Amino acid sequence: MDYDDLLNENFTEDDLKSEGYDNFGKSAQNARTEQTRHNISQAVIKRLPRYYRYLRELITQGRTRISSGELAELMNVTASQIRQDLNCFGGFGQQGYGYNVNYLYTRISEILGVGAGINAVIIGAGDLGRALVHLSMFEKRGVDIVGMFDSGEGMVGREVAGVNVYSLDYLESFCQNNKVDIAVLTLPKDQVKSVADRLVLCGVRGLWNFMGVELDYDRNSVAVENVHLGDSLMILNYKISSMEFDRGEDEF
Amino acid sequence: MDYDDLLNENFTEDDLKSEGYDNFGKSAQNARTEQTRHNISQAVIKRLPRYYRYLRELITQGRTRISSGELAELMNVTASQIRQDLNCFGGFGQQGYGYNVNYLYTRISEILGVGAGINAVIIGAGDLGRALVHLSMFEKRGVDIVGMFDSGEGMVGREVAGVNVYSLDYLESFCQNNKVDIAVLTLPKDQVKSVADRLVLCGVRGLWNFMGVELDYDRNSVAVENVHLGDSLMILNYKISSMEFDRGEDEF
DNA sequence: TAGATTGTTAATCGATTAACAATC
DNA sequence: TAGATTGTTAATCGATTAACAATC
Repeated sequence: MDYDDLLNENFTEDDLKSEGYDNFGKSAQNARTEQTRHNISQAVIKRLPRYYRYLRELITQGRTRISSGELAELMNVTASQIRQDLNCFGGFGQQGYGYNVNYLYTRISEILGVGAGINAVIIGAGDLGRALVHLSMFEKRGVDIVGMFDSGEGMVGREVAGVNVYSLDYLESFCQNNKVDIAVLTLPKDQVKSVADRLVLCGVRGLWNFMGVELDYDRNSVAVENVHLGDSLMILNYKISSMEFDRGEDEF
Repeated sequence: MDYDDLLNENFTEDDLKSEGYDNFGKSAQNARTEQTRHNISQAVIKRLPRYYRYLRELITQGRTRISSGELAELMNVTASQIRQDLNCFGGFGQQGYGYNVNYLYTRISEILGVGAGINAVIIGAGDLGRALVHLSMFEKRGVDIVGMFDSGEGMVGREVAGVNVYSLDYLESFCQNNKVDIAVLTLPKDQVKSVADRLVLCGVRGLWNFMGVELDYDRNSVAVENVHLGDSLMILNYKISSMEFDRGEDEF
């Protein structure tokens, strides 16, 4: 069993009982069900993937338990914040013990939908689309790429990292014959909105938008996550020029 | 003069005087200099690129003036927030008139370091690195890509979108002979930290990190901007699964 | 049991929004 | 001047941190 097997294994409460701790997530006071999910703030949600990463790392290091205090130090946040965040989803720890790393990792994986059998298509087989298919990101997060679509002649019919590239004309019929949950939008800016509309009509529930185009659909029927690379680059620029200000612009 | 020329043109206060408005940014009460930049909250900074994008769009549409109220409606935020945000950097508007679009765009461009002559290198000539060079993002934001570096045999010596790919061994000597402000990190995870250290020693002041590795340098000497694609994908997953909860999981 | 550490409430801090006087 | 709209202060809201009782 290699690391990836280890990490993909889901630990259950039974695994923990064998360690002599059988009360994880069972505090009488915090029997909060996931029905209350919609109350959870964006600030908390944005932090979850980082917890996920750190827990994954702890598992590869063989750690089995950790306190909010230790994790806080590791992650450079307050222990209070960690306990508050985790408690939004229910009591994952145990007084006097801390958190079981495997159990916590499994719970957070569930919350983040890892292993939920999500299927994705990539729209646009340009450089960015092809780069994304090659990254191990999707498989690591349990997302299956079931197809790529492109409008140009060049790529259609070819295969990228084991994924077939289809013509965009074929989009609707593909979606009828395959479960498609997510579409990754990497096609030219001016085509994004119309293709997004088509995808939504096809029943796609999540749009991962790389093109900096503002999309708005009803939040309760289509989830949109924007990756604004240009914005990120500008913020880096800003930070650099601020540093110069703080140093009294001694470089000029 | 095409759109890009128009957008790259910097408008000065003189341009505005010719329109009969000569008091932009000169309110007696808000003679805040940029020396106070370090006080500006992250929340405000993260919103600046979005203002930049909307203003750019307004210019291409030929708009010359806009009120905080109109811009607020367009951007789906409060007018109050817009006025607060802009006032962090000084008074950019005029009572009774609103904001001059070109003037505001120019000021925000300056704040974000567009046209500051920033040079960048891309470390890693894999799919992601090559995809990034091809995006027009850098040139649009006035960042010049002066070279790419790779450790493998395959790419070294070749050229991608007009940019030479050098061997990583050549990094230090390249940095001695060229002004390098930013390094884009797209190389394998396990090499990121050591190469980042080398870059910092070379005097690079900004790291644009795509590999999800946590880097920490003194905030006042090295700026780091992380693009966590995996985190973004997981948040999309989360949103989708939350929607199902809210709908009472009627899909299952 | 005593020590440790959570879950959770209360206090603080910061960010957003509302309101309005200043002024173009 | 009167109307419009900013810049800015004050009020509200939400998120973070501190504190501690519950409990393993």
